[in-house]
Amino acid sequence: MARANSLSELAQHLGLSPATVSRALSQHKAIAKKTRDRVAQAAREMGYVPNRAAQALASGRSGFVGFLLPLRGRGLADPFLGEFVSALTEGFAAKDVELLLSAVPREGSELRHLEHLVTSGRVDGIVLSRIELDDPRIALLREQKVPFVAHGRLGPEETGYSWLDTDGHEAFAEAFELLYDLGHRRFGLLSIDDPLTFRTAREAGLRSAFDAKGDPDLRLRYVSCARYDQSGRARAVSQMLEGPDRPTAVVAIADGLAIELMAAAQAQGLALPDDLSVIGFDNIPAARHVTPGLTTFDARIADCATELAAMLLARIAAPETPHATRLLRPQLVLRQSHGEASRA
Amino acid sequence: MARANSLSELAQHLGLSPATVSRALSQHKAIAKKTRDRVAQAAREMGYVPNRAAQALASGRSGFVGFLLPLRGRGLADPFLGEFVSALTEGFAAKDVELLLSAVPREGSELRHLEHLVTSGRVDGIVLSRIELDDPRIALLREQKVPFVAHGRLGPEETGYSWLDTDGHEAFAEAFELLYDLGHRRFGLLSIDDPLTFRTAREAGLRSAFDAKGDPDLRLRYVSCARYDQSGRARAVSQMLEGPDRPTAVVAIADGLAIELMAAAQAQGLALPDDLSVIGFDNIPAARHVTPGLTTFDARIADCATELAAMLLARIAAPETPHATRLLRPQLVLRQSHGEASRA
DNA sequence: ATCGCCATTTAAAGCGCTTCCAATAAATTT
DNA sequence: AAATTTATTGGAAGCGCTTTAAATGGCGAT
Repeated sequence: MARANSLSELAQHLGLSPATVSRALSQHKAIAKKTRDRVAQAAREMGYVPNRAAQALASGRSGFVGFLLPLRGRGLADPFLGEFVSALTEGFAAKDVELLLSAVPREGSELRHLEHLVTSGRVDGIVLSRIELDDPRIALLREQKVPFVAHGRLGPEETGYSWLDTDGHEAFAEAFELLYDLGHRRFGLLSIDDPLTFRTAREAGLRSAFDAKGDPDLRLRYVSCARYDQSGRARAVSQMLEGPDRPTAVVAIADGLAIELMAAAQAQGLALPDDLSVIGFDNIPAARHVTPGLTTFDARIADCATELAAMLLARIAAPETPHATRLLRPQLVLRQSHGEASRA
Repeated sequence: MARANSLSELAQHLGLSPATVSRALSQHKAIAKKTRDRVAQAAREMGYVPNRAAQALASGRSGFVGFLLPLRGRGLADPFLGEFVSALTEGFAAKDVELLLSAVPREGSELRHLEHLVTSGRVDGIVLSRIELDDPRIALLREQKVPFVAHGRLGPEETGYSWLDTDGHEAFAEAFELLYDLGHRRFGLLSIDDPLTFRTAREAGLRSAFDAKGDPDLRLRYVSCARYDQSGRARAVSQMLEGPDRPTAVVAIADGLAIELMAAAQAQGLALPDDLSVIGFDNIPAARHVTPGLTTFDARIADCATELAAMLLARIAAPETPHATRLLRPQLVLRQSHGEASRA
């Protein structure tokens, strides 16, 4: 059987108009069921595949969803990027939507790049991640009426957008309680400088649990550093371990920092977890492999991505629908990096 | 200044024809430099962004490049996927090309999916990975005259396509030599069943170095398992460690297996590397964090991806050009999981 | 028979760009 | 000064689809 390279060829072969064939292929109710089936079969037999550019141009929908990839240097890639995009891609595939990865040029403004991406019509929606405190991307997309979902959120008072987040506030409070119950009183909070909202949520979670105790013996050493600055991190880690009154329990904003802290502590002769308890966040693969195993929270990235995909598809299908929000409880993964406070 | 939402609006504003503006924007030499600059400035001022679907339809080029994402279960994602797609995305961005991630549905045939992807005109080229022995995808793309590059290659006699590979043959020979020189004579080769060419190359590399010694004392225990079968891997690992004549040095086809082997060995009381030397391949992040650190080969995934992107862009620009091939030498990363054969 | 209604189908107008071919004006040659 | 190039711009025809508005035909109701 001859191949059909366009709708009209297929239509001609069937003795139907292109309009009918187009509707039949998209299962339009106005077309008789019998005709729809006949068209579908002919399309299959003749290997007809619609041209996506033409569909996009005519319909105004591209069938793509965008995700901006910030480019950092080598080896600085998000350890969950693979899992995240995999799950996103899979989630979108259910509706025949594909994920477009767009690199934000190093020099250029991410905001301008995003605007370009959406006004060029390349994407029907956007997945945003690494939400910052006053994230201008959210304002932009809202204004342009582009469907989007945020992985993370703005401050608690800001609404009017769809987001999904892991409850870092709750998690860090839980970490504190766990360590407090093990007898720890001298705490450390190892964090980052960047104005990302996940950071503020986690810090606030620990601080509020800390304050709620009203325990005069409690101490908190707070140290932060730039996220992608190797030497800055090293400095922060050593500062955290300094002096005779160093913390006996440290909660780190992310596993990467936690692991560097563990290494530094062991290097200066501390035994883990006897001399120092450490709890991280994210449950990166390495957390399982370090010695002792790092107690941390599993952020369930794949679940987040799956849910984000579904949320975005829903928004694209019905843009005027009320916004959805989801707060996922991260799962505490108990390993061996935490223990009782030594009776020193 | 009013916004220009289409080429013709912009053209009208400039008192030029759409044809001229189109050419001016793409820096066509036939258009006077002065005009090109004038158009460029007006476009900037009026926030004009070309519609990609229209461009694609008219020109026949989508500006996208495809990468198929095979969907395995949770947690089975390739640990390098993030790094790989990041580097690809960055490589393509140089030419304003974007990466389209397309999920291969679990039930469907990858080949059919690929065909659909290319005939729908969504992509101008394809990055293929996980090349199998008689990979039908390469035949398909060659036949359809779609530009593509393969990460990995078919057998050595097959040519007529562009590929980039890491030299697993060389690497495994090097691993063997290293261990041989440390006194090891009872070797293990821990591999997978899948008909992927990287596996055969690595195995052949070790075997040829092994055979070249012509040493009658040499022993080789070969064990393989299905790649994504947890219990199968466990079985393979324990089989490798069985009996009094178990190998004193094992080379594993990939770090994941190597790490499982190390854990199993330690669980049955063996000291690493004194009782058992292990060398892996890939240098996954966990390799650094296990104890002892895993000696392995760094596959330089990001370098591969960068190069693959450049190769594919070149092919898209000049499809009739002779095929390029690159063999990257993986970098041996010496850690603590290998050592001298004990004098037992 | 006649009418109106419903279920189906179709004609035709784009969607916003690229590009072939032709046209014009300016520069050069003879 | 006419003839020929060369440089620059424009007309118009699509690219292959979707979608609005209208047409068609069969049917029961009147």
